[in-house]
Amino acid sequence: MSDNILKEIDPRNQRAVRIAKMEKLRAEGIDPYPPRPGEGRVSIASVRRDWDKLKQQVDNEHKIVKSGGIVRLAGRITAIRTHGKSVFFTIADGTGTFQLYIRKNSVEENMPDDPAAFERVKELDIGDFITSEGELFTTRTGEATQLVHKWAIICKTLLPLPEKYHGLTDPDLRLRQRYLDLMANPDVKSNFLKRALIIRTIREYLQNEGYVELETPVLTPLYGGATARPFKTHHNTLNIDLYMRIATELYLKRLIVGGFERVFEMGKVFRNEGVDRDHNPEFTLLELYEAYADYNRMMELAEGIVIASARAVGRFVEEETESPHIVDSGDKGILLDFEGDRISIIPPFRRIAFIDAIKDASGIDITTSDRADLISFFEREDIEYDTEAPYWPLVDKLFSETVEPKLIEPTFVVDYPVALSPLAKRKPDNPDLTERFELFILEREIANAFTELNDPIDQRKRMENQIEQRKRGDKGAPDIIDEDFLTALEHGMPPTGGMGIGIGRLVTILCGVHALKDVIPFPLLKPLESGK
RNA sequence: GAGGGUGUAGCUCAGUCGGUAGAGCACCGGCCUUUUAAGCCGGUUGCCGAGGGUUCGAUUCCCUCCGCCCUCACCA
Repeated sequence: MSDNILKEIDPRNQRAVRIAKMEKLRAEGIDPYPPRPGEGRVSIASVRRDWDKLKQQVDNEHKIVKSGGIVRLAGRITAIRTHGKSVFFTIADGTGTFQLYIRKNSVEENMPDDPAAFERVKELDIGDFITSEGELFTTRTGEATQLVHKWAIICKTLLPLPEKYHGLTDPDLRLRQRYLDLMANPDVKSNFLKRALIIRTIREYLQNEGYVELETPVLTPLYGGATARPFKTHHNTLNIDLYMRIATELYLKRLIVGGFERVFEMGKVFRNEGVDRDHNPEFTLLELYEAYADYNRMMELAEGIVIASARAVGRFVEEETESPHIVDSGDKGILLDFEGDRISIIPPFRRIAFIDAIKDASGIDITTSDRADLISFFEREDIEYDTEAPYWPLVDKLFSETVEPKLIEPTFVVDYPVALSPLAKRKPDNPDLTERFELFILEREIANAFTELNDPIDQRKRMENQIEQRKRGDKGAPDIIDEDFLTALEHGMPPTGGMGIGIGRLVTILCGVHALKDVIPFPLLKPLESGK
């Protein structure tokens, strides 16, 4: 660096140094942020794909591709190795990384109008974007490389990127500056690609089944369709309070009433609750409803959706990445290795009844037990529980504690008690149970589905029951009845099967990660205040 | 919310049994035309998370607070 501008800069301030370099470029008449710089460029992946063809043109004596093997690349500099009158760069575009070799004589021959072209190469920083044009060859050590004839800067970067060897490891920074995480940790990007792939696969799957995708309101005067506390907001000109939806259920059912027979929506819902490994306050929920269907049909669909997603991820892994997580993805399904657990995602999934599952796991028969039985079990097993809670929430707790941890392989838990299922139809042979199932994989609840309750009188009773629970202190229960929904039901909803699938949780399983935040690009974080 | 851990250079981390700090990478200068965690020579890093206390003296000990991580609890 021989320029006066740079001598006055505190070298500790890397940003100031880079700004000075940028201003120097401007002073020399070079735009550090030019428009349309990438004309005629090819992707790094395509160069690698065509490498064999390009190799045909290699002159074995000089190890250099003859003319015709000239390509134009564009990307971000991720590493620099200078050698005096030559420099090696590693650049990355969206498809991969590639090595550039810039030699003094080469650029001077090919850029005769720009005598400083090589000196300026040495002022490039890691993070800058450049285009390079030149011939392909293989280095002594066997790496595919471009010998650069011409180059140009297309974006000067002002802040340094994460350290090249250790990368970015601070878990908080990884989330707050996700763009750095994406550059430093390739798995992150591949997980997001898998997420996109799963979402696309599910859409295609449902569309092939004749489903129509519709959007229902996010801002609603009432909230319902799930048990959760909502976010509240306000519309200014109407001067009304509104809630962010906690589920799409009640609106999608209105569409079934109106005559749609197969509808789904895949979108964000918002629940004003805690944040942990399996919960984010906003998350993507798939809900689907099918007229003239029941929960057996929903099990079929659940299997179909999970298998299709697993296969898509399996193909992606084979084509694009290495992943020891996916052991085998054949025609039948897929075999996952999840921290030593071998999980085969192959239909038909196992089915167990809710009551039997609890009996097997705890010895308690919930059809004959009472609250005191549950409490003595919790005391005996040293399980903490809500001492205020009534019977059915404690049953739910018992299930979570004793059954869920055993649900590793895909398992349908079927026939839930009516008290835990306010929107599901009762079983004809046992009105205390409902035609409902939840699908569990790796201890996580993936899907919740039932034969929908379409008896408007029963539905009203159950909603009134929930209001009672609310009065008894269950803050998740709704505090007002959605009369508009009940009116819709009174106009007649055909027998219908419906299902909800938490997309994020499904993605975590198929990506082999534990936490939802690993598959959400920007999970909710507390804003930074003081300290850092 | 409870318990445990942690916070030192731009990044990853070491260290000070109390005397205001180091390494590698990055950065700056020099050498180097097939390197790839390039190499060699030289150089700059820092309110040692914030506030308070003890002390002649605190980055180190004590207290409070803040952030992050782990375990548990809460949360269809």
